[in-house]
Amino acid sequence: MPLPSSTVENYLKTIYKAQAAQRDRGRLVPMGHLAQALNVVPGTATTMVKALAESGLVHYEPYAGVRLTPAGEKLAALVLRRHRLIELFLVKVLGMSWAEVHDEAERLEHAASDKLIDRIDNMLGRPATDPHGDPIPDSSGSMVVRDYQTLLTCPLGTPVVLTRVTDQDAAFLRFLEGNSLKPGQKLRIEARDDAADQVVVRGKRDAKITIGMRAAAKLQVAPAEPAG
Amino acid sequence: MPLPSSTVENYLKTIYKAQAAQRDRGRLVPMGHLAQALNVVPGTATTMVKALAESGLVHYEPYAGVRLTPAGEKLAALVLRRHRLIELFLVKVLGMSWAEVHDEAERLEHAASDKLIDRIDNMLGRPATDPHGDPIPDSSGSMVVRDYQTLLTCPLGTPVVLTRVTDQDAAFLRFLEGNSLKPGQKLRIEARDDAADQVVVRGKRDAKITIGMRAAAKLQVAPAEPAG
DNA sequence: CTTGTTTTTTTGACCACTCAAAACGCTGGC
DNA sequence: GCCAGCGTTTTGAGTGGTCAAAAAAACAAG
Repeated sequence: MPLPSSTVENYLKTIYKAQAAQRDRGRLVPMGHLAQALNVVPGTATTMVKALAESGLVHYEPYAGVRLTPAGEKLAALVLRRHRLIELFLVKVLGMSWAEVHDEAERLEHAASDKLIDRIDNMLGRPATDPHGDPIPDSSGSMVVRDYQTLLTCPLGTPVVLTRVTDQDAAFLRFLEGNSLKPGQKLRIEARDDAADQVVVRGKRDAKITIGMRAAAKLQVAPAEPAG
Repeated sequence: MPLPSSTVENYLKTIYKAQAAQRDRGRLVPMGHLAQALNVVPGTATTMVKALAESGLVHYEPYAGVRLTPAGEKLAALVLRRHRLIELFLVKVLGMSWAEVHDEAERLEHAASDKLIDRIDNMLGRPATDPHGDPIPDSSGSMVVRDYQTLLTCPLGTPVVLTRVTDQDAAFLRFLEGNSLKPGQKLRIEARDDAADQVVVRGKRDAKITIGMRAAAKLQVAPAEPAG
């Protein structure tokens, strides 16, 4: 049981996220999808996945796709844990912008020891979510998954709070930051217009913000708790 | 100009340290020495060094040895900079023991971006030395090298201050820590005995500490400044 | 069904890094 | 001045990860 290379960690992480992204957990992730997400050619993904299956980290069905085994799932969750704790640490302790921490964490997650990660976790007070609102698995690899509404599905008019942003693209995050759209921000949906492909929300100090539906789908919200 | 792999960085760093360790800077480092320090077989070092010479990072003389070019030296210094800033950061900010930060930094130094390193540098107040007293190169790769005495060469009786520990072995560092022998600590050499292979020093609260000469050579000191 | 398109797998090759072991070059002792 | 011994280089091979392109399987439509 040699420790997994960062390549292996990246495959597991990517499969994990792909599985989570499709509503039906437990469904197989197609090879093409995986290859594209990892920026490799499909044949490479096939080869690698067969090796992962060999070591019992994934379940692989030729021509159908791949799914994590419990062992693979745990490993993937721990990679995600490292990634998200590092992101939060970079923002909270080193004052980096949430738009730039993703790439940094992407590299550090493979180099940080469990000991370091635990110290970071402790220093941050065992946080539940990272700067983008993504849940942070605990050291045993389990995490609470919550189902949120998005700006596309939540009711109009009622106050909600932004809880999670499901896209790490730096430019997108900078746009959000420029409009004070960060997790924790209270919002109210003013209008949705399918034809115009836009959602109008009232954000900080009642500022009016208009965003496209594609972007709106990436913003998850929860019903706002009454202040107190 | 692709960025150097961590293997390349490790070769450069090791050559750099080997060159610094031999009094005659500019002398060639023998292949055997390099191979041993890197924990590879000599043939591997030869192959790799030839590739480094190819890219202009080292000067290589067959059967004689290897030396860094200015370009290689700068790169090596920047690796060292990352390593040492990370070490100091782990100690100062995350409260890790100086005995355990070396291995952690050994991995993180290849993953941290310049931006991150600069933030760390800034947060620590542009420090001159790391927790072991090793000088930290600035972002242009230059650093002030100071020649210190060691516990073997410094005068008896006069007060000195421990400035640098030239061995990163965790067990050794734990021993030093247990005896309050950390950079900054005031000391006085009480006796040296070649036959018995021991040096007796008075440390914190005049505690008597006896160490072997091999170990004593790894402790560098400067004349103690008058308090104030 | 059969055909054409898409997706996946296979094959052969390559790069970076490594080792084991054989071949080589240098140097010190006589 | 020669040779033994040591350090160094070469050679051949292996591993992990990758691509390009050919072959195969699955799928959609008529």
